[in-house]
Amino acid sequence: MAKAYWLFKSDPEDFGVAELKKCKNKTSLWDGVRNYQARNLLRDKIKVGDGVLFYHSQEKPPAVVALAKVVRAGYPDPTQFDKRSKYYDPKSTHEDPRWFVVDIRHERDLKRPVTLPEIRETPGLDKMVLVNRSRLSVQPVRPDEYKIIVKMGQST
DNA sequence: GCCAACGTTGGC
DNA sequence: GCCAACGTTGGC
Repeated sequence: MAKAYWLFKSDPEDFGVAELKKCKNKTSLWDGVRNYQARNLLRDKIKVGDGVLFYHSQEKPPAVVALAKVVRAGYPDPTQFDKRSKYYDPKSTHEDPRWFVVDIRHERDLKRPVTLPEIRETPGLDKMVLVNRSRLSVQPVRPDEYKIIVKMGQST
């Protein structure tokens, strides 16, 4: 199957690119997603080798800042079973886990951030989920959209 | 910090 | 199964 692309949103106050790079092998599980649409993507659609646009929300301006790669496909989110975690979900069971994660590895930072206002103005990117359904925290990206953003992030 | 958009919950 | 109330996200 052809490689697919995704956009993962993070709040850099909480867990941004800097934190991902500090992880062992620059790899971390992507935990805490508690939205069913995003869950379905993590569980069913996102595969090893897929490309990830790493996006910082809550920034001025919000922007795609780095590229990452999926290194492990969907498995149950351990935080849902951890009573001390803010992501603990008492209704979830090991037999029938409700929430899923994937592992991603940091590949490289873009030479410059590609900002949301820019993305809105760029022909070919106006159909992105990011522009139209901004609250979805894990979302599909078309290959042509991915290429355009990577290219924008190359130029100074 | 505000608030619009939108997802979730729960009473009926 | 509807929908009002409520909580959260995220751009500005």
